[in-house]
Amino acid sequence: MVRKPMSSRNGEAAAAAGGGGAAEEKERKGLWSPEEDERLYTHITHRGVSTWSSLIARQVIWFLDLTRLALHSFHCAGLRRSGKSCRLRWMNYLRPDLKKEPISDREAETIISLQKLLGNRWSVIAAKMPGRTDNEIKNYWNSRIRKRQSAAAGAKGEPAPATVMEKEPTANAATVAAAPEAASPPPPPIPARLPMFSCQLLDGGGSGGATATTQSPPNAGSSDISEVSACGGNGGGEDSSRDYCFSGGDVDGDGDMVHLLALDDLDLLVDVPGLLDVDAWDCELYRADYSTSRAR
DNA sequence: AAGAGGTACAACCGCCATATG
DNA sequence: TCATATGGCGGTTGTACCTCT
Repeated sequence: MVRKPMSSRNGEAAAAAGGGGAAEEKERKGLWSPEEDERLYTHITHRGVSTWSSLIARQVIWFLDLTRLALHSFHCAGLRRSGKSCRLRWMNYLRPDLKKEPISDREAETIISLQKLLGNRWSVIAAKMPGRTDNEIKNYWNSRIRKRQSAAAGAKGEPAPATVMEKEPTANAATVAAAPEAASPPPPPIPARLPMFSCQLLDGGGSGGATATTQSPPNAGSSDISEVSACGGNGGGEDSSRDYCFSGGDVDGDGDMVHLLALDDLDLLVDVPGLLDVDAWDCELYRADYSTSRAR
């Protein structure tokens, strides 16, 4: 599904152009190389520490939008990319909460019905489909659904059926068809590099370590705040292997540590009393191997 | 085996809305 | 209030990969 970044002609040319000389200051375009992804990730990692903390200190809720961190000083990261490009790369590819598996039959039906209801408001549709980007949905619609519907309409004079995925090759689709609800699809492949937060309550935090937990499964229909339970103490998050978006609590015995996987779920912190006591937390971004949920 | 055409997807473009100074 | 910068969105394009002949 996700085509690996490659050294396209465009990319190589751009890289060569950016390699030195007068072209050094030119903005790069084209596909992102793994090195650029790495730099963007590293930049977010390092800049995220101070920026995030300082924003928290100002009690600005918007700190939750990590995208802004990426945009702050991309030039300093050696990325001769526009802010827009960085944002797009982050939003459509690097964001850790993105689903990596192909769009399922069920999701396709959702797209069809929502498109019928909302029109081409892809961002609104994407907002109702956790883990999917507007770009992804838009591409999916344009490349598959619309063509099939128009073809079917042309052939039969009627709209194409909702099940338009006969070509979908994956076991995922088969699984969903066989047991739509009971199916427990394998965890989606998680990219090796995950920008994750680690927030540690300093000095025990005084309150014994408030945590917030949520157990949003990969295919949950919503990431609404209503699905979230916030609690005090160190009790939450023991089922970290199932925590798709958020693993809270002292899951690894390293103190009052909270691990966040999905940026959206940073919003949860707002609802936890005392959690935004900025002086109580030491936050950092770190790499993570999600298979263990605790890589450093 | 090789070339042509099709498909899927990443990324760019241009416009508009909002924020900031 | 105005000018500029930034962010968000939908439309479109470019191209790597796949399939067919």
